[in-house]
Amino acid sequence: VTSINSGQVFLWEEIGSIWYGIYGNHVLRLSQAEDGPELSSFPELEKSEQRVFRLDDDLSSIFAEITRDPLVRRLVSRYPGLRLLRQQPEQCIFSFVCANNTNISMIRRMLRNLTRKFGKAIKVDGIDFFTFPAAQDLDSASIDELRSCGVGYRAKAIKAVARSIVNADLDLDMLKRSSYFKAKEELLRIYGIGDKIADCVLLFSLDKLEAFPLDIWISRAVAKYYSWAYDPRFSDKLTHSQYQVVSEGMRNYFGRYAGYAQQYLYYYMRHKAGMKW
DNA sequence: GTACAGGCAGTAT
DNA sequence: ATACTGCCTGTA
Repeated sequence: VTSINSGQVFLWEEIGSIWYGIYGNHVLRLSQAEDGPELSSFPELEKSEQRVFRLDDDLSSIFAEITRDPLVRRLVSRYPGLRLLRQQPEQCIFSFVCANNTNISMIRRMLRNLTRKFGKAIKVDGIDFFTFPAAQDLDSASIDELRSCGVGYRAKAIKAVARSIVNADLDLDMLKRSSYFKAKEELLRIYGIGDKIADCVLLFSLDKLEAFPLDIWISRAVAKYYSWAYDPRFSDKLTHSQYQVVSEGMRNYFGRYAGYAQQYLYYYMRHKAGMKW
């Protein structure tokens, strides 16, 4: 492991030669020991390596399926260390609510501000970190307190999500056991959660590896390299019904691990555009 | 001052 | 179903 892609996980940072990341209530510490990478968590998190780095995924099956596509086959060999990480579900949904209509550095700023204002301080290696706030803490915050973290109009959606979690209208752990379609339907009921945010939460935290989030970068990639799945009348901003058509096309084409293919395409498009997260 | 980042809700047709 | 608008904020 040499780097963490902050386009996927926003609250990781490299200090010295050690990577630190926030996973809900926990601070993760990733260092390079002589005998390979070492992950520790504060406080202790059961099977953190397996959980966070998705060591339970059968990568040979996954690669066998997604590399049936020639472009993805090239990208898998070009970016040999690229992986999906598993995020803590609540942190993930609030993170992608903040990701609405803005860029990655702004998302990181919003999330850092939320952790400083509503999270708990934990010292690791003498450095102060802040854990991710609980839904309860965000629910009891006022809109103005949330807005003071720089989240702007997203404050209303943050409150809506927090409220749904606190009153058990939205049970993310239960959605882990639902089908992709059922879980997506549940997420779409919440104010501020649309197709793209729902698919990101499903892929990055709820183990729905067939989810294929279509953001603007991936839309362009599909229009360019998989144009048979992309009606030329569609712009790169898709309406709900257009999104359904295109994402279904991609899920059918790439199969049950379409989300892994999406990650390679996303990284490729950003890399090609010279973006540096 | 303006353009840009770029997903969702809301309204009109 | 599509077409269009407004939206916080910070940087270029």
